[in-house]
Amino acid sequence: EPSPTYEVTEKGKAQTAKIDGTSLDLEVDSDDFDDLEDVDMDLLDEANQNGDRGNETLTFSINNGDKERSEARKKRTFVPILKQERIMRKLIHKLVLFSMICHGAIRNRWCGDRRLLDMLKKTVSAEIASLFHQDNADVLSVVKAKRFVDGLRKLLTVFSRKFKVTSPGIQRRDWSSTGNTTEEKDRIMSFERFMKCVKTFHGSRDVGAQAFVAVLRSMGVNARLVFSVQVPDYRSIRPVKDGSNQKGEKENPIRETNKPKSEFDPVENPNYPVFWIEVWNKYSRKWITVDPIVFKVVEVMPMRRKCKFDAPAAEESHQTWYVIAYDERNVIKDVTRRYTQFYNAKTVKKRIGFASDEDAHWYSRVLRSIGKQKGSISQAEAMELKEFHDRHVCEGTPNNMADFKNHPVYALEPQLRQDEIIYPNDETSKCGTFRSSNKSSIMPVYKRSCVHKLKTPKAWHMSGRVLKVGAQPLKTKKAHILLYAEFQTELYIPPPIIDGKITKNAYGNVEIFRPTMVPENGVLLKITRDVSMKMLENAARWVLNIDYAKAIVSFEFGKALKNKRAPTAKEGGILIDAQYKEAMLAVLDGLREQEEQEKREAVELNALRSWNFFMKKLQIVSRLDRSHGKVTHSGEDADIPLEKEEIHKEDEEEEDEEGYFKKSEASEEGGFLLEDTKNEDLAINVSTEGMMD
DNA sequence: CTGCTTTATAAGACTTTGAGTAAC
DNA sequence: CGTTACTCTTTGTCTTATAAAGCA
Repeated sequence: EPSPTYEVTEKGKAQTAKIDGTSLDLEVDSDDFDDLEDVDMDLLDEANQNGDRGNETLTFSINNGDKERSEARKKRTFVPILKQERIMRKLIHKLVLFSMICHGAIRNRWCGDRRLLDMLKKTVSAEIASLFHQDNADVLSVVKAKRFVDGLRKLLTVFSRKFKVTSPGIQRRDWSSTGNTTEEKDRIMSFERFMKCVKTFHGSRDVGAQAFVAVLRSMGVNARLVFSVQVPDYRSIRPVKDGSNQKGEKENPIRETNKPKSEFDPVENPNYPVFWIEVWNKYSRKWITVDPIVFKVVEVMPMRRKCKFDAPAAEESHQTWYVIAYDERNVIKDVTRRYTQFYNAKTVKKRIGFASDEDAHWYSRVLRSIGKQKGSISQAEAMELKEFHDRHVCEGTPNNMADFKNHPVYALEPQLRQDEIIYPNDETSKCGTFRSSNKSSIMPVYKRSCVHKLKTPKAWHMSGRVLKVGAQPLKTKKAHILLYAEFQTELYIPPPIIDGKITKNAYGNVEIFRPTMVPENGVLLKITRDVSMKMLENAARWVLNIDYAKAIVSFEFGKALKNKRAPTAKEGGILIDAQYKEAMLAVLDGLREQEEQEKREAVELNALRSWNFFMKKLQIVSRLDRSHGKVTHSGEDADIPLEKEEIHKEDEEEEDEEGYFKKSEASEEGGFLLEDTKNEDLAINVSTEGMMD
């Protein structure tokens, strides 16, 4: 908003602007004309009549009624963030995710440090420790399992009494606070400091959970450090609120780390743990979740009920989207499934990689690269896989319509995209019914696997597929656009190359949109940074004299201008018979070499010409010296500036000719050079070889 | 209070093989 | 005379995701 050039005082619903007539300097730009419509002429007249300084002061009012309303409307309407900001958010999301997973891995390594574990060994009473390793054969494993859990409970009680929490630890930040670089009062944690914290049983909530892991591991219990990574929502396109931003900064949750409170304030402190522990109960073969800090519980996560570690969607300070478990061997496992009731319906939609395979791959690579590679699947891992599968099945259908959208397992017909269809549309594709809470109507629930994406035959061709014989369109759009599903198509097999003869289309080229579209016996030589289409064609046509075809790899769409400009085919290389591949590569190498050689020679030639030019200048100077005597700089002769000017003039000429010295001109206005020396010395211009040495 | 509908906006998907002119 | 490089145009439509207010 440009600042107004006039003084404005608010007065109820109307604004009164006073403008000093003498110093009036009002620039009206086009936007301001909107405001002119709102000028109340009556008020203006009135103001003029009782103007305090006569004609010099002009007072008028702007009726703000309409403007206010439109601004209110503007405030109501939501303007999403722009593309660049979306990209930035996604990048930050990934960056935080990656660094947090690394952070967890580092802490986990600390929790398994030999020195630390040796030190902690003595801290647990033998009575409790004995419950984790029961080797009496006559006791049922059910009983052992119960005793194991009892041991955990007792340990938790002791530990949570002993451990002093001094700060809340890691907390989630959304977009309104990610930009704040308020200095963290938490000192940078070193391993030495961590050791000290664990030894003296004090630190943040996070350190508390980590210390508990270390205590368990010191007794030889298989314990995992679990980290619920807190990331901002990259799917959010809501702009950062302006008004609440300053307010938000004031009540920034970071502030409280400056002054740790003795007791947790439920408003300012998180109600959900970020770090907790999973313990493998070898007697019941289940992972037991232990939180000694926030919930102070020891339990097996429920199957169908809400999980207490999972915050509601409205909770800004905590979201359960990525739960990472680190075991004693530093193997990383994503265990989010265990802690979210509606993983398929809600959680996956917040995770990176939900809408992009590339990002999904990125995430799995992050997990693989940070964690240690596990060898064969252990019994615990097999049990866990089964557990996750059971949880997946148990989740069932969403309980509201919105959650069916893009649900990985289920689909509702009214939510399908325009180019999607359910096939087969019969009892085999239905797997239940859904009643919207608002409507009485009941609609069938379909399996997502029965939802097929449709394309036109041309679009399928672009993906390297052709319609099977006799395929009937599953849908017709706009009367003439026939749409087919992938299962109605098959891979396009181009005609093979026989005897080096390449089958071309009506445009004299071949379409190779996919690698599968390269014909048998064919090789696609692609255009690269230093191999141009011209070089490829030269090599095939003039050097090897073989049959080839330009390959169209995609289309470029400059905006179609009313039948005038259609999409243009993009040439990506040439197609040749595979038998000539080696020969072509060799020729291309040669051509590239030759091109580079030519480039080098051009540079050389240019350099030599510059040298020639420079030499000639020297000759001129020396001739002038010879015929007019040496000019000394100390003498401050009037000749000096003159001579300088002369040289400058020639410099300019050189620039005009783009670095190439114009021989004819130089000799024409030469004047300074004597005929004989000119011919002698200019000879080097031609003999380049001698010069290079 | 919850969840659906309506109404905003930005952006993506979709499309699927030039012509005329100046310079070399 | 044949070949090559460059510049036109500037926004088409339809669909989707997301958010927030309104409403039942």
